[in-house]
Amino acid sequence: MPEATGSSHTMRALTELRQRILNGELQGGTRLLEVPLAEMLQISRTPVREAMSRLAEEGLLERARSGFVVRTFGLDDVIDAIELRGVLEGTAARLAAERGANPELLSRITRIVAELDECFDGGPGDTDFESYSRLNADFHHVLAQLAGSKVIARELDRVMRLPFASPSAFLPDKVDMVSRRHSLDLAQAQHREIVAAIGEREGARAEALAREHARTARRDLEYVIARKRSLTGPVASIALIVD
Amino acid sequence: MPEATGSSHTMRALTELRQRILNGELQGGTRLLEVPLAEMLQISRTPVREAMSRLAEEGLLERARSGFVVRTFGLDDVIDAIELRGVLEGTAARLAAERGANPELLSRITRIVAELDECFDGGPGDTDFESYSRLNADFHHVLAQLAGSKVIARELDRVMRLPFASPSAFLPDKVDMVSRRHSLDLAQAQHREIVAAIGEREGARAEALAREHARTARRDLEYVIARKRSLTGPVASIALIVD
DNA sequence: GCCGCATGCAATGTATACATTTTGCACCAC
DNA sequence: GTGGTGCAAAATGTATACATTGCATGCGGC
Repeated sequence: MPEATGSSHTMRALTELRQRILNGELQGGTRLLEVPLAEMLQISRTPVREAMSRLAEEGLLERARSGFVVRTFGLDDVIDAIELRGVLEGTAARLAAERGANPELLSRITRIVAELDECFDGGPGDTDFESYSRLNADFHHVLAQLAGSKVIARELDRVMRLPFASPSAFLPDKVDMVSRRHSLDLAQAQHREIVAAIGEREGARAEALAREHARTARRDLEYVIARKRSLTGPVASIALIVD
Repeated sequence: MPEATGSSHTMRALTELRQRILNGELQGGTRLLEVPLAEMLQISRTPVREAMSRLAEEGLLERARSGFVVRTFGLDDVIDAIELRGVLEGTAARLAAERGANPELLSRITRIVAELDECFDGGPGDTDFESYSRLNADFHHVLAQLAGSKVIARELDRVMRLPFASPSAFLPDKVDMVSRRHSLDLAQAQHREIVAAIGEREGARAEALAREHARTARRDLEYVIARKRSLTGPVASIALIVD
C-alpha cells in the first residue's frame, strides 16, 4: 500500500501551490484551473486535484461551484483568526485545569518554558530568535494537547495551521528585538502563568490568561501594520493584503 | 464547465458513505479501500476518492499514511464536540455583542425565537417537533453569522456539521415530549436571553449564556445515554458507540 | 432590436491502464 | 526463537482518453 498522504507529485503540487498562495503570487479570489496548473507543474491533473483538495482542507482554498478558489483573507479575518486561536487555547487551558492535565505533558510544557528562558541568557542583544520561535511553537502545540481532547486539539491544530494565526506569525524578530523586547518578555511571562494556572487547577484563570496571550500576538500584528514593514516569513503577502 | 461540487457519482458516493458511517455500518477505525468501495457502488475509483476527500474535510474520515480511516468517536469526543460548539457559539455571541450585530440578522434571529414560541402554541401535547428542530437549527446558524466574522462562522459550521454536535442532535423528541418538556422550555428561554444580551451589547453575558445553552444539549445527551434509548436519527450508531 | 435556441468550446467528471510503493508474510540466518 | 531481509501481492499514485456539462456566442425568427 503506497502512501496516500504524501506522494511525490501530489506533495510537490501541494508545496508549490501553498507557497504561491502565501507569497501572494496567487491572490485571494483567484480561480485555480486544473489544466494550466498541471502544465505549469509538468504533471497530470490528478495530483493537482489531490493537492487542491488538501489545500481546501487546510483552509487556504475553498470549493466553488466548480473547482477551487483561493480564499480571501483581509485584516478582519487575520484578527478573527488570532481571536479564535485565543479562544480555543483558552478552552484547552481551562479543560486541562478542570480535568487535570496529563502529568507528562505538563512537565514537558514546563520544561519548554524553562528552555524559552534560556533563549535570553546569551545576553540582551543576543536573543536566539530561531530557538525562541521553535520553542514557542512547541509550547502552543503541547498546550493544544493538554486538555486531553482529540476534538479540541484537532480544531486548534487546524486554526494554527493558517499561517497568520500561527503563534509565531508576528513574533518580533531580530530587527525589532531591541525596541520590542518587552513583547517577548510579556509573552514569556504569560507562558509561565498559563502553565501555573493549569497546575493549580484554576480553570477560569488559565482560560483568561491564554486569551490574553493571544492578544499579545494581535498587538504584534498591529505593530507590523503600523510600521508598514513587510514581513519576511510565509505570511508576507497576507501582511500586504492586510495593509 | 461542469459542476465540481456535486457531480452525480461523487455525490452518490458521498451520500452513501456518509450514511454508512453514521448508521454504524462502517465503524470507527475501519480502513476504506478504494477498489471494494468502487465495486460496491458500481463506479470507478475516481469519484470514490473525491468523496472520501470531502468526508475527510467534513471530519468523518481522517487521512492515514495510506488512504482513509473512519474517524473514531467516543463519548468523550461527543462531549468535547458539544463543549466546543458552546465555546464557539459563545464567542460568536460575545463578538456580536461587542462589535454590534448586523441589524438585519438580529431581527431575523429575534423572529426565529418568536416562531419557536409558536411551536408550543398548539397545546401541551401538540408540540410541533419538526418545526422546532428546523427553527432551532436556523437559530444556531444565524447565531454563527451574527459576529460578522467569516472565520468564526466557518469554524462553527464545521463543528456543527459533525452530526452529534449539531444543535438538534439530542433534542427531546416526541417520545420524550411529556417528561422532558422542561428541557425545551429551558432551551427556548436561553435562546431569548442570548438574543437579548447581544441586543443590549453585553458581551460577557451573551458568551456565558451561549455556553450554558450548549450544556443543555449535553444534559439531553446524558439523558439519552442514561435511558440507553437508541436514537432514531443519523446519530444512531454514535449513541451506541457512546454507550 | 430583442429574445431564444442551437452550437461549440472549455472545464471538470469519470473510467481505466499502468507505475510505484508499501506492507504482510515467509524464509533464512543467527 | 527472534530478527531481518526479500519477494509478492495488493493498494494507491499517476497519466490520459473520453464523457458530460455549463456557458458564451452567434444566428435566426419574431
